[in-house]
Amino acid sequence: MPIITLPDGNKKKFDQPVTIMEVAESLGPGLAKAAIAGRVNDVLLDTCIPIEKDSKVNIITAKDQDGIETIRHSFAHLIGHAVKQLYPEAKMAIGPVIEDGFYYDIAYDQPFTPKDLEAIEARMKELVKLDYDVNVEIVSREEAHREFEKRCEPYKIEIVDEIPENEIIKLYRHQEYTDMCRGPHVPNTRHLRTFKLMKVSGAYWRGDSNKPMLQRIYGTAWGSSKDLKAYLKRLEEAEKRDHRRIAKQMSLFHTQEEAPGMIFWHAKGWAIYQVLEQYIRETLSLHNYQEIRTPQVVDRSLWEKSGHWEKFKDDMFTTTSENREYAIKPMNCPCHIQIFNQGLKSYRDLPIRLAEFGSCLRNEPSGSLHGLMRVRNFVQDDAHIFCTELQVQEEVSKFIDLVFEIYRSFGFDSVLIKLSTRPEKRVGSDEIWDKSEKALSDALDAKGLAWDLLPGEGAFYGPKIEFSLKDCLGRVWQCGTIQVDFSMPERLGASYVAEDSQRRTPVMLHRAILGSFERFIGILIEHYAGRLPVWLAPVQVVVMGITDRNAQSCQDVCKKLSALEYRTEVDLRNEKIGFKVREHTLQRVPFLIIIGDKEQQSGEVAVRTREGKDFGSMPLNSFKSLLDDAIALRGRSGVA
RNA sequence: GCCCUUGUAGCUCAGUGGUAGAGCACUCCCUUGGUAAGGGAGAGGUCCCGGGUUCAAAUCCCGGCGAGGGCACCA
Repeated sequence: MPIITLPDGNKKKFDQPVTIMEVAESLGPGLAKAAIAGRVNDVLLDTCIPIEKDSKVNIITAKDQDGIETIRHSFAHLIGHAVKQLYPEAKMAIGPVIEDGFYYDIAYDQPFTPKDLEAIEARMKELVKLDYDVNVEIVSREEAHREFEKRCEPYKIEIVDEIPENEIIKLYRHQEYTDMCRGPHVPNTRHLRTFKLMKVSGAYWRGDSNKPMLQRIYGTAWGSSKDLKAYLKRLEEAEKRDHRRIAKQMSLFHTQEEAPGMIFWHAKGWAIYQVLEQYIRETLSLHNYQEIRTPQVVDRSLWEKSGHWEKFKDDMFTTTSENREYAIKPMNCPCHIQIFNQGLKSYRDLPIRLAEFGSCLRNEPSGSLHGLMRVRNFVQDDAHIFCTELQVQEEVSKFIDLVFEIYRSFGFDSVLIKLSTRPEKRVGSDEIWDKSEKALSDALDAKGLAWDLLPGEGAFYGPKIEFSLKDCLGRVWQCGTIQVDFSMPERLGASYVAEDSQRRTPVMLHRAILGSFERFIGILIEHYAGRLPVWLAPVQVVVMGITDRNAQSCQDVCKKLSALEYRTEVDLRNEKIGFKVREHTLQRVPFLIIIGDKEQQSGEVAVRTREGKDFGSMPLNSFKSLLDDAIALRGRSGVA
């Protein structure tokens, strides 16, 4: 005689076990029609599952996030239903829900073409229209095994064999098609309406590159066609912001096949890079970092000592000379230790903070290269802090402040923090891990910051904090990091003389804020859709005349502004002013100056922004303060 | 690295087993026009590279390289 407690607190008493659907029916036919699943004491269940004990029950519909996820999950099964009808030989692997949609991994000896995808989608639409019931069956492991044996589904059998003893095995019957799943699933396909198959790609079975590659069909599904449209629109917007596309429009950089994964920076892209580097350089200097520079090409023996050769040999570029083998540096830290090792260091010298904008090369797998986001040649805003164990927390604390200061300058106010702790395979005593992890978490807590714990995700040499920023589309980019390292200084013989005149090994903190300049610029371009804040804009001002009579005045103004180091261009082409305004607006130049006979007469300039705001005429000095104010804001004005 | 897709003018993209197309950009001419495209003419391509099939390949096939989307990887 279960008593059902509803979300509004009302209780309903039943004489016998009831299903979620029956509960919904008792509340009204509308709800019963809309019911997709139920949340029973915080567990999501199918609507046909009977409830025997007193429970809290929440009816899930397409309006709930859980409902939408259930719908997506059921759509994955529907791929199975359609694919097995069209390609009976296909073997189904797994079909989970992902952000915004679902996929199904399938083994089939012919590649699915875009045409196949259309056919599958069409068949799914037909199946959905049948409004058939999806029936759930709880079975034993043996029954499940037999079922998939009969259906020749080797991947399903593999999964059945690995389901833990205590777990219930459920089969979902979609007419003649049967799938296995934890569920829940929709009770009837009439709940499945708004979807679209997106693409096919390859994916390794169980995510293991040693296992066969399956074909993955991706789809998206929503509670309403309005949501689907909004989603497709969002994809379109993201595509418009693609930094590779914007970089082409604005001539920021290019890549070409002779140098895969490396960037040819054009003048305008390099201007952005320079502003970034100068800003970081000045900021680090203010925070007592010393900038250094170390070699690009370093003998193999150093990489062997540091342990990188063994682990990353194939991922490094190497070169030889006179029978010696060198690696082009994939990271700066071993070289920084060499600088630390010069001369005897006292505990009084610590902490020592060494920063370098060193060009590094890593032979990243070809398939991973992606515009500026993943390159083979990059520069980090890299630094290593050498300190004592006791100084770790304070250094981490200072670093966190620096991270927030710098992110704010770029217009990123939302920062996510993750702390990764000791992995199974690691170096260092438990005692030192305890201390380091505590130093990191205490530093975060002392600032009252919210953070997530990732147990076991730390590097083998120490725990780390990672800082991710959220861009205006809500995408998350991991950029900053600080990692405690109590392995490498020892391997490379770093030491200092402690108070008791004993030699000690310093702790090394690896840290970066932007990550790589290349990638960070990519993120900025997408975040701002190319409309970079004035301090970063490659061209800050374009001066244009109305007629040839104004050419000299334009050049004079351009010269004056350039002399003051505003990035200024002049446009004296024989074109109408509307044409020039359009072009430079499309080029996302923040300020347009127009000089006609009127301005020439009065000695003023007419100012207009890329947003279309017209400031009218003003003396050049007023414009300069306008410009200075905009530049001083950095990214703090937010996204325009 | 693996799977699929893909590579045509500076850019965006049509196209087809039989002499290579558009729009924009570019050059020249006309136009000197006040805040998101003035008009006309012209020039421009080893159709990614290398093989093969064919009377004939930019088109079909094979291989390579690059790019795109995923997967795997990411010190």
